[in-house]
Amino acid sequence: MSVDNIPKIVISRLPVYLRALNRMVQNSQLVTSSHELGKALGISSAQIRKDLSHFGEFGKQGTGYQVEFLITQLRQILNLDREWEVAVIGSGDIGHAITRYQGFADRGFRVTAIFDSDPSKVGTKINGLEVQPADDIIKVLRERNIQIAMLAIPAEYAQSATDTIVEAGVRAILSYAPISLNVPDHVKVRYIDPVTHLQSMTFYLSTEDDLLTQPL
Amino acid sequence: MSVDNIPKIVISRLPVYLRALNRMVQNSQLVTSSHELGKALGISSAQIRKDLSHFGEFGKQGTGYQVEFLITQLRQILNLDREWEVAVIGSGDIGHAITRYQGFADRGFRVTAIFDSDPSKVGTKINGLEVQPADDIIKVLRERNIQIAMLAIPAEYAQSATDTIVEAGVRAILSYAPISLNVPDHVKVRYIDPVTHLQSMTFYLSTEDDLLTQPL
DNA sequence: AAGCATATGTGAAATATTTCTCAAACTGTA
DNA sequence: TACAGTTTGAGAAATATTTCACATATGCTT
Repeated sequence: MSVDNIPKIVISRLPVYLRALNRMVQNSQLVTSSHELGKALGISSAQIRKDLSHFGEFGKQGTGYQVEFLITQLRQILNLDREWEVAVIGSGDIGHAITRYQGFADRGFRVTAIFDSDPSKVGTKINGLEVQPADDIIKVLRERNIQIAMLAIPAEYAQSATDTIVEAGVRAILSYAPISLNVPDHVKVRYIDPVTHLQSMTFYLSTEDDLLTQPL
Repeated sequence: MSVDNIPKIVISRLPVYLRALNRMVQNSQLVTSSHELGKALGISSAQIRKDLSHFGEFGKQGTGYQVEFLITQLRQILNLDREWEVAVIGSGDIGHAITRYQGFADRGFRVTAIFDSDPSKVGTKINGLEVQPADDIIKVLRERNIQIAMLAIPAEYAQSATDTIVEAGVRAILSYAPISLNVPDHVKVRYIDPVTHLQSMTFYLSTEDDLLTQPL
């Protein structure tokens, strides 16, 4: 059990564990084991135990883990024992879908600002939230001390928007723009690009359907 | 240069390289190097060379890589020298945004079917595509030999919908539902859950803003 | 044509990550 | 209380992945 220098890949799995544990709570399950959790997630039980061991001892030999307790611990580790305000940059289809997405609320996040540079979009409401002009990004983010933003704009504007929000104090960016962003060291970035995911699967999809298109 | 047993993590990086290379083409850049590409992506040049070396020798010493040529090669490796039809399951906000997303067309994919179980949605058109009833999933996917699906429905329906599309012959699933899916070995799954990404970043966001809320 | 600068591809070395294994601890049962 | 069945946590071993380092090849300049 070390305290810092936790491998990044370990951190990335904790939210997945948390998601599965929350599901168990919904099903009124009180206790689980690394074996059961691993089976549900397609991960080895040893890996789950090893991951958790970086942060402390949360289980009990012979019994396993109290689901509620482990959830509490994971939320604490991930700094989720508070609510994070999130800004959405861009009110197109993706920004729209994100802003209306109901899956944030009970998992630690709330979209509390949305911006667009298109004057015809400014002032419209999405999910009760008024779209604000892009020119106000710095002012609003600083005022409200918003540190997380989701980028939902075309690739060609993504870098300059990133520079803006970083200047405004944002330290975590989830980008839907299909481009690698340049940020200072203190800023974390994650990417969501459905196409790269699809492309990493087609590699394994040998084109066996050639068989179907052959002449009789 | 081996041929099979390519590490999965290598495959997952190829689409990212491809994305950056396409960007270079747009900027009329003819040649690049592992060093330049790496810098653009925040990856070491050695890693890029090693990754590519699994598949052949695509560069020239002293010069680097012809951008167009490398793109052609990567597309071939990833089975992207064809167009893949994709089905969208669910026509809510996410399914809607995916179906209208313009980023698929020039990267190897086309959404050609969308389904919903809500009768009030069936028959409506999204991006010129008519929403079909969920009951027709198996029939339509089999008829058209569609092998890739994107899941955009609530978690509670995700597993049963997965069983259905797998039965219909789908071999690659990109799921937006926040739940781990159970699939047979021959089916690949990737997940997009914005919340897990956000949660993996909040870990690094020490709550220094406590300083700001302290009494004067 | 020679010399310099650049850049690949690749074994070897260094790191990182996962899996194995098992002592120790807990529960339930007789 | 003793015993059987579970399950954790963690050191050791096994794998996987990344980085290093360099021979070799190319282009450019003089």
